[in-house]
Amino acid sequence: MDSPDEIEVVARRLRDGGQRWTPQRRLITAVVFGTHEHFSADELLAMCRRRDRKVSRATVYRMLAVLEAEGFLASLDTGDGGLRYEHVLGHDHHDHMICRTCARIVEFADPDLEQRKAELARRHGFRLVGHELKLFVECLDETCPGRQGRRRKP
Amino acid sequence: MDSPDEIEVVARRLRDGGQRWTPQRRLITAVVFGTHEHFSADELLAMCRRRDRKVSRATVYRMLAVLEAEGFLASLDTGDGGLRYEHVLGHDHHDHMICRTCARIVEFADPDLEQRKAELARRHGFRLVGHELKLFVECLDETCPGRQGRRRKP
DNA sequence: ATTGATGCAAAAGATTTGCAAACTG
DNA sequence: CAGTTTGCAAATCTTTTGCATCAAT
Repeated sequence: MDSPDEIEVVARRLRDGGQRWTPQRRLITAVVFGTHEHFSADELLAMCRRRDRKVSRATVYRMLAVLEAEGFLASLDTGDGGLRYEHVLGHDHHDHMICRTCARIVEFADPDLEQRKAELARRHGFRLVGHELKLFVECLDETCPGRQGRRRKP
Repeated sequence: MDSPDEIEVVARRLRDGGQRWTPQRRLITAVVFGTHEHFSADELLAMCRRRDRKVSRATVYRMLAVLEAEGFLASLDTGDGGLRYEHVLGHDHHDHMICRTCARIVEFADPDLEQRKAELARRHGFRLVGHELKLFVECLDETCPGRQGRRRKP
């Protein structure tokens, strides 16, 4: 299941922008839209290599930049030294709660908050072009699942 | 003018915590509290070296970690690859608007926003231990000063 | 005296880049 | 075919670390 729709949308956008559509780009795009996780560049590379042993790390980084520039991908700094990504197509804007106990990332959306953000920027005479809210939290022990994908500075 | 007050507060806290108070630590602390800018590790090193040619980069990084751990310093990822710091003593919590045109960082505070953040975390069954809101904006040309301290990925 | 802090240089981690070869449109 | 993209390895950048030495308590 490669979410053909999204892949095609990306393919067309890149081609329309004069860029080329290669097997690697298709693979990376498929993997990006095939996961619902917040992945790191390295994890993305690993996932891609599971399907094609010889995808280059550089190609993944380059495609990551392209996808982000085209607005298909959003990056999230988890505050513990890790930079993770999530695909954007078809998702409404949302913010994140990041658990400092188990590194779990929970998404949430709050219209009031969004409205207030826009208003604040406006009030300061700026044009809002992006925003990012992170709530660092600690979950209660019962709720907290056995750590998944830990990442701390080495 | 070395803001003696803040320096002493830091000195005492570190000593009380069993750490030592050295000339380097005093210098770094003085510089940190002597600026109102959002500085990078490298800029801090440069500012320190202006006063003492031979402060080590490692010492600056180590002190940065200490100050942050003690809550005297907050770090801010500007989203363009740069990590910057600001001292915290005597400042109320605030968020940031980061201009994508000139890299200027504007601080702002909004009680409603703060309240809502806390409430959202609570509603999700989490204990809020930290939060960070960044609004990426573009300022109008007249307002936008000639770029100051640009920083883009090399 | 002890034990933590410093400085240096080397190490590490993550991302970027130069370049020749391969491939897309 | 012309111009992009890829893969590889080497280069960068930022931050961390090992260790001998120095100095604060």
